[in-house]
Amino acid sequence: MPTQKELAKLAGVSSGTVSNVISGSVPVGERSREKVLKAIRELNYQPNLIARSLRTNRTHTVGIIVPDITIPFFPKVIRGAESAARERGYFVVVAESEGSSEREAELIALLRSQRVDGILLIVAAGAKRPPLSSSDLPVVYLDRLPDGFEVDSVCVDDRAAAEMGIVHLLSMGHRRIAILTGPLTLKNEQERLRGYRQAFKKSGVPVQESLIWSSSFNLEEVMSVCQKGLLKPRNRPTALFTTNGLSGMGALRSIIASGLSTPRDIAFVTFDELTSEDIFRPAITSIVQPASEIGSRGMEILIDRINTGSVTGPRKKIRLPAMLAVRESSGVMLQKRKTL
Amino acid sequence: MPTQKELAKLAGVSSGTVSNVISGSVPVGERSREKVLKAIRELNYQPNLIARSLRTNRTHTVGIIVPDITIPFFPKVIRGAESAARERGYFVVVAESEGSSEREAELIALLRSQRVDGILLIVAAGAKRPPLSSSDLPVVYLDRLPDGFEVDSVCVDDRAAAEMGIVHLLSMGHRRIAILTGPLTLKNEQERLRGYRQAFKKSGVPVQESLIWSSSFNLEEVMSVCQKGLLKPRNRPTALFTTNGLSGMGALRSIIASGLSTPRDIAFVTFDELTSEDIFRPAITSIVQPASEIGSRGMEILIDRINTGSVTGPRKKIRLPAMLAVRESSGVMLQKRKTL
DNA sequence: GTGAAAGCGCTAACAA
DNA sequence: TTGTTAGCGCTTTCAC
Repeated sequence: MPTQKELAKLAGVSSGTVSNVISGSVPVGERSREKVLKAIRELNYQPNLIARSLRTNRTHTVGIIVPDITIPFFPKVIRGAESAARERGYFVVVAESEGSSEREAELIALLRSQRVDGILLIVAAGAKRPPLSSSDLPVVYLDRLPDGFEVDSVCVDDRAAAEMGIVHLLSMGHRRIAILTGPLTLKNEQERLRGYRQAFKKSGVPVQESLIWSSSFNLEEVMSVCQKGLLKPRNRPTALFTTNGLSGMGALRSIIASGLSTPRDIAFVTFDELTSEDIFRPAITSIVQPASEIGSRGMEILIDRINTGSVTGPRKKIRLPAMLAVRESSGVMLQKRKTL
Repeated sequence: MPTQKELAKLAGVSSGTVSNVISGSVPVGERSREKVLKAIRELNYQPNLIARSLRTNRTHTVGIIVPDITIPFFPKVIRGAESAARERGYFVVVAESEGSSEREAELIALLRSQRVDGILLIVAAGAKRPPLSSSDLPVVYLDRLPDGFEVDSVCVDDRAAAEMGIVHLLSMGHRRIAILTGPLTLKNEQERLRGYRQAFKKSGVPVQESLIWSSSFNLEEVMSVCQKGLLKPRNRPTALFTTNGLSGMGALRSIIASGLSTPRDIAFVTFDELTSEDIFRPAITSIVQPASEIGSRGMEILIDRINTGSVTGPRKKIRLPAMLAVRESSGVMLQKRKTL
């Protein structure tokens, strides 16, 4: 692969001039510039970003760590982040923590070794403390926030979003509404549970503590917790709300495995969309997060931090509104669906 | 961030010795090694991969370019590639071409600038010639092959796989089986169509050319082609086979939009799974590709090329078998499904 | 076994 | 406006 030195020789100028032409930061005479551009074309020169990064101590690359790339929510976040990055001349490298904090730590170390300029992080699980602090390397937390620490973050207003889902079920006449959460070590899971309580409180319906179930991000565990709750027909809730896509998936499987169907035997609403397609039945009523926007806003904040080099100062906390997509599983056909 | 020079100073040795300790390629005395390791711990040293790459001219990174990260097939391929890479000490950077050849070319240029050691490529669309040749930078084509060029590649046996799907429909008694393909500039689309013909030929049923439809990878266009074919009840096929996930999605939407349902009004089988979940109805009978294995085998071949530096020599062409997952949309319940 | 030093390709400061 | 040069952090000879 050709280097600037070779370009310089071919063009008959110094390598400094070549660099100036390429960077455009220093004006270069018309004749020299022409010769350099010609040489670039002739040799099919591609700048060596490795060398540039070593020199400038900037890679124009940010890492994004997500727990699981096969869950529909995360690719959408990545998309949003990627396009915001591209607009600003940054590259994105995607890494998957597989829901493991150890792997997450490895990935962070790796990204640091690769000298990324910053990291967008969706934490693997409920770490006690943030796995990374901005005083170290700029980081913006997405979706899942470390509890009780001041960090830059973008997520939905979890409490309001969950409340909206529960209010919907209450308005459909349900009273025995169970909630199945993920690990309550995660702040957003806590918030979503809080939204549940808040909805009940506002409507004056008493909460039944026995209908509050929580589990992990492990599908088997989720299913077992859920099955147990659905077991006895007499105590069975008439509606079920799950606080994340994985729990929703587990719950839906459990419902089907129990021989029940939705919305006939039990109404069902979940946080996040279980599939990105809307042509499958049962169509799931869900709380839809602005996934792409979470990614793009996060990236904007991150690149801002990188460019201004402001590692201190007040943290940005962005709370975006979620949307309730009423479909079939919660029990009504409000109107003929347009999409089909 | 600490450098080897700083480690050297702290440990009281030369920076060459530090490097030898870290790389392990040159034996180092017990005492020096201890001091260096201690310094590494004390300063929380992270090697600068940028500098190392500049020096060694190797990044231990490979790029993978996929058309669309939100289509379930591709994340699975990425997963397989990633884990094979990790086992061999390589990193993966994921890039998305969005189905555009121009974007693909940009991404290739970018990855070259980043000096990746090789590329796994799922081409955006039917390019006339391979966008990248291994004499340039090691590349392995996955899933979609450039027609008529000798390249390293991994994909399923498209013809046999499609044939399997059609044989299934024929065995269900269907004779008017339509096929909807993607762009026939892609070799694997051609092959899948060939499998269709082959199945008919072997079974002695004549092919009706009017039931061979083809379109692009644009969902709207797919739907319009499909709608047209489904329009008149008299000529309507009794079964529809689509050769890729996107066409399958478009077809299913069209079927529903036409007020038809599957398998009642029309049997339906598609290449690729339309959703990774099996709890939605209608459950789609589909040709399932070993996505993860496509990724991992491709990565093995690629890293092999990189390590041996063999840019010439015979190309590896891996053909993996696909699997027919009989579910509901093709018309029978062969047995009670275990998964639910 | 260890240290000194060259140089990977680039940028940026300085000199001319 | 252009050329010269130091040096980013690392690996890798080459002496010692």
